[in-house]
Amino acid sequence: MLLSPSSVPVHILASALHVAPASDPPYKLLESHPSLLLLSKCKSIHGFKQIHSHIVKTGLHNTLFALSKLIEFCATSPFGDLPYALLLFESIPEPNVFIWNTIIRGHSLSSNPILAVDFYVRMLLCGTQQNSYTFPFVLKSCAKAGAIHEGKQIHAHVLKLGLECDAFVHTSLINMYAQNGELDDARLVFDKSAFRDAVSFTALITGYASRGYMDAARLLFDEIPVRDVVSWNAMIAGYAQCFRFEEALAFFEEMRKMKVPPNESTMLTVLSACAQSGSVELGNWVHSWIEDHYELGSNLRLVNALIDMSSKCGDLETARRLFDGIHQRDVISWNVMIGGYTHMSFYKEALALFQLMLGSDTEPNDVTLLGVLPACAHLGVLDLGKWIHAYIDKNFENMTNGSLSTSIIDMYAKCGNIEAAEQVFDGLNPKSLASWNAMISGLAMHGHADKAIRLFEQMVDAGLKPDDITFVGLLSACTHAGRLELGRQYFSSMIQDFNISPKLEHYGCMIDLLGRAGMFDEAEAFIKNMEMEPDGAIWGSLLGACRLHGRVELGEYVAEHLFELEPENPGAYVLLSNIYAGAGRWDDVARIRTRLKDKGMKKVPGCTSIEVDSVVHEFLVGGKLHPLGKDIYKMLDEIDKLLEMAGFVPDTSEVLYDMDEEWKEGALSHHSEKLAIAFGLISTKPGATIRIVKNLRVCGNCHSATKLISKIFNREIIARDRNRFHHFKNGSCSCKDYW
DNA sequence: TTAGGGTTAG
Repeated sequence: MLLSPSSVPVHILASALHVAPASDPPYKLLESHPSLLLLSKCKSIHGFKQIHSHIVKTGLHNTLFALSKLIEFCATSPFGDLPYALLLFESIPEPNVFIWNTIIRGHSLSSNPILAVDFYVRMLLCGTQQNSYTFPFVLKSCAKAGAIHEGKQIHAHVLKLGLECDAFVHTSLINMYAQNGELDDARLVFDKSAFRDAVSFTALITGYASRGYMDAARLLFDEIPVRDVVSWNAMIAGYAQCFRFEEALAFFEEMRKMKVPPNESTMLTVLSACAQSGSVELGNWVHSWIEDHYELGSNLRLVNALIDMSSKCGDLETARRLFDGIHQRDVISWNVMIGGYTHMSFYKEALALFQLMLGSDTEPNDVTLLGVLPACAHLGVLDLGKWIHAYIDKNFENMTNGSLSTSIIDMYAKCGNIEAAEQVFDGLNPKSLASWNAMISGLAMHGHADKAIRLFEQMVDAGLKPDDITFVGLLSACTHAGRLELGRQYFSSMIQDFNISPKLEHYGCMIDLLGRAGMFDEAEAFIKNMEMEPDGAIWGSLLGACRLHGRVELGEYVAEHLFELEPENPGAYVLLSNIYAGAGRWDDVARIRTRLKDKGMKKVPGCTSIEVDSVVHEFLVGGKLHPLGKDIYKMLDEIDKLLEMAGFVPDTSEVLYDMDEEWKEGALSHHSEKLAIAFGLISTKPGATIRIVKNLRVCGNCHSATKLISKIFNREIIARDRNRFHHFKNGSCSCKDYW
């Protein structure tokens, strides 16, 4: 074969021409150069700089090979620095294909992968021929950037060069299409090729799985000639992604039966599936398996996944023990622990841990706040919520995380500041479906039915498609405002116009509406026509309606359903005994009381919290533990006196047990919300709004009293009970006494 | 002559 001039190594030519070599000394000398060996083990930018300066001192940087290695480190190492790689790159007059590939690869790993395509084009314009390495890098960039149009053009280049048979290029093409939902194109590439290994199968499987086509994925999986652990992992992850956790975990079992050794990814995927599905037993088994097979102290990812799994499966102690045992926590360690507390409704613990995090050297990120904001919302701690909102505005300026804004809206609404929620919502552009839903539900719980309905109409006008959650908000707006007709209208519109089948929550709203309107026959018909079994909430709202309308017999019937459905819930017993008490049937009250006692259940004690100067104070019914107890009770006496002077007569019919009138009144005056209000009155400035959060529904007596208190003391009192908000102002309540 | 494809904790 004749040698063409271009195939003769440049340094040989150079020596033949007796000029200084324009290119590198022999590869073997360079490859084993101590500085470059050091570079391959380098784990920090500091170490890189030392090696770099040594390379410059020895003159090695004049070789293209050493420059390639320096660029490679900067562009692709996790300890690298892409801008610096580009600086080095631009200093090279004629980069070779390896260097071009490395720069493209660097961008494919960066947060702005589309730039890789720019360099790919530049490379072609410079006359550098792509090779089989170029395509996996640039196609990965297209896949990540969603640049299907560019990807298709590059696909044409692949065909032109005849590289579609290269296993790496082949899989990269499939992956590029599959990751962007172009399943037909992915399939076409896959089917056309004779070279199908487990990797290309898995790329396609992942594409199908990500769009929910698990059955297609399964067919492909069964066809893989030699399955490897990643194929199994992809199937497990696919089922988990489609919320088909049982099948995901069954696949894991199958994999074990087939004696396929799981790897770390398998464990991470399975732990995540256990966490999401709350599979305690399997989770524990995986935990001990991991303890046996891994050195946990050196694998933060696994520990974090274990914390997540343990906490979501309800074992917060194990989760916390693991968390406390970590030497160097990363942001995910904090996030899973905080999120775990929130997930299990341990809101105070979530906030306490968040405070600890703020004092640590780990900065919270958006996921942290997504764990913390719901905790603020549930506890109704407005001051902390506001602080977090300001923190987000300050630190996440360029981040338009839709779910964060939705969480902020939800937090403000649940903390009683509906105006702030509206302000955040109005400032959102674009507005996600979730944010519309949060705003509609927020307005609903504050009793602003008209506003909620207007918003719903705006949303439909804007071309958004409401979902089932939108209608829960809308129907609950009707519920809280007693708008029966409107509720009926939206209920049927949901089914007919929007093709959404009603869920338990929608039925719950309707039955609540009908029950409170006293339309028991229609409510019962509604229950009979449901496609699913009614749950405790539905029977519960009907029972509440029975109490409201004094329907003793129906109440007894409904309560039996509840006793059966939720034997551990004392609420039904309390409601039924209230119905008896309302009818003066004290023997029956006593009977229910005994039944409750025999079952070892206690009425959930009323508890009200109030945040003053960012400190949360909690009051239990009749509680006397607060350090300012004396002052609070002094204030209570004054409140009672003023109420009496204003002509207030306590309604004692709602007290659970048959006691003499004076005792009853005493118990009423010590209801937790009254204690909290008294504390609010003595510990905040005159005229300041008082915000309280109660764990149960406010009783009729406290409701009437609070209305008067708002007038006597000239205070706006915003109260959240178990069900909704009451804005007390100048002697009346926003709920118009309908709740 | 250096490198490359699929899964993977919040």
